Amino acid sequence: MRAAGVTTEDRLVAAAAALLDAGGEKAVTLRAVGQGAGVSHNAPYKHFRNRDALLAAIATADFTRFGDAFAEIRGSSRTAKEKLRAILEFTIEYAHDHPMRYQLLFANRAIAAQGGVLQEAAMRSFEAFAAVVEECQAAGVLPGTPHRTLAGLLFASLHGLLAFEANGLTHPRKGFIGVSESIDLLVDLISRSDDRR
Amino acid sequence: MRAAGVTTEDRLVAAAAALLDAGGEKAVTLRAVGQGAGVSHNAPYKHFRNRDALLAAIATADFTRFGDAFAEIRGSSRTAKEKLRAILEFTIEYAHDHPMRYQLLFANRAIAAQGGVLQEAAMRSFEAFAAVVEECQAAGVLPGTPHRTLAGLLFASLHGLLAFEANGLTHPRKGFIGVSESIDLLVDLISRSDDRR
DNA sequence: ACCTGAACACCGTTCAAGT
DNA sequence: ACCTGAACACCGTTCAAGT
Repeated sequence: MRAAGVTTEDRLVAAAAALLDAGGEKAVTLRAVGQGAGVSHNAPYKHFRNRDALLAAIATADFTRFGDAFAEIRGSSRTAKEKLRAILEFTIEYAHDHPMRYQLLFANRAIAAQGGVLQEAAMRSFEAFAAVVEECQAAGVLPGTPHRTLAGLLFASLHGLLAFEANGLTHPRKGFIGVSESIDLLVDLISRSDDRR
Repeated sequence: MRAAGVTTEDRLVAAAAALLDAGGEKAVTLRAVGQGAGVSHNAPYKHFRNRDALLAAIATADFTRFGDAFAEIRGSSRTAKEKLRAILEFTIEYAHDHPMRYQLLFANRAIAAQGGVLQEAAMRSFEAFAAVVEECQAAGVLPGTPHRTLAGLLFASLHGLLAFEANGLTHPRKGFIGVSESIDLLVDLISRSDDRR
């Protein structure tokens, strides 16, 4: 027994996350995870159904962090538009600081398919974001499209920019001005469409 | 020797593409590719540096198809706005018909990093799309942002929608209305921002 | 020039045991 | 309840040969 309350399961997830950050998904081998957590290479099977379930545990933990951060921003005393920017910027920073983890959360078929707790955590983040979008609409900053649809569209656009950037599809010759500037431009173009009502 | 002009290299790429469509990237093992092409499991090494180079060959071929299709749409007698829709719709159809291949082209780090001919093919597609965006601006259908920047933003948004859909992040509870409808909505919201000048 | 078979160093996963 | 070591069926890649 090491630090109080730190279970073997916690150490397995932590070791897997460290390997993921350092070397991408393929670096997360059960043998390396076991070694990182100080157990044998198949001890993980006593805590997770398989490798995908272990990866999903990382994703679930991080989606929860997203949900917390988004909820805090939503409840802050900023203006609606500032909240929108804060959430988008938080996501961009996370993607830049932990590119492999971002990819695991938002660009991984097998992980999203794990369902359950993970879906709940992801939905909670989305709801906080959608609520901020609704605030923006009430403030006349965003047009009156159904707020969930608009929120999904904005977040998908942000993801597309981050994905293209990460995959090297944003050649300077393509007029790419950076993710943050691009999403600002998009919000700006959309904002003007309603003449602020 | 089989059909005239069909080289071993062609058969290797075709076999790899078939495996990719059928079972995703991990199904493309060099052993299965070799068997599919009627050669040994390491004959591919005489034609491609490694597995990633083989996958990149599929991507290059498909990017060329994209470039051809986009160029043909650009040169057609449609209106600017119809051309824009046709290109977006072509991409959506391709992504729906060949999800694994779409992922290989637009959501794969290792492949994009192969550079060279692939980058050229991708750039050619982009240029055709950007030219159509420019036509839309001249027609007052899209706002006067630098056309490459706007084209990149639109295509990235489309990719984000397709990626979220493929990864199951578009729960109905999130107000998702479909990729085609979502990108139409986005174009519509952006179009109105300039009051058609 | 193009291909093959054997071999190496890895994988995820399963299983029979151990405490 | 939790963990281990051996084993199985795979991988990508390399190498020494063969035609």
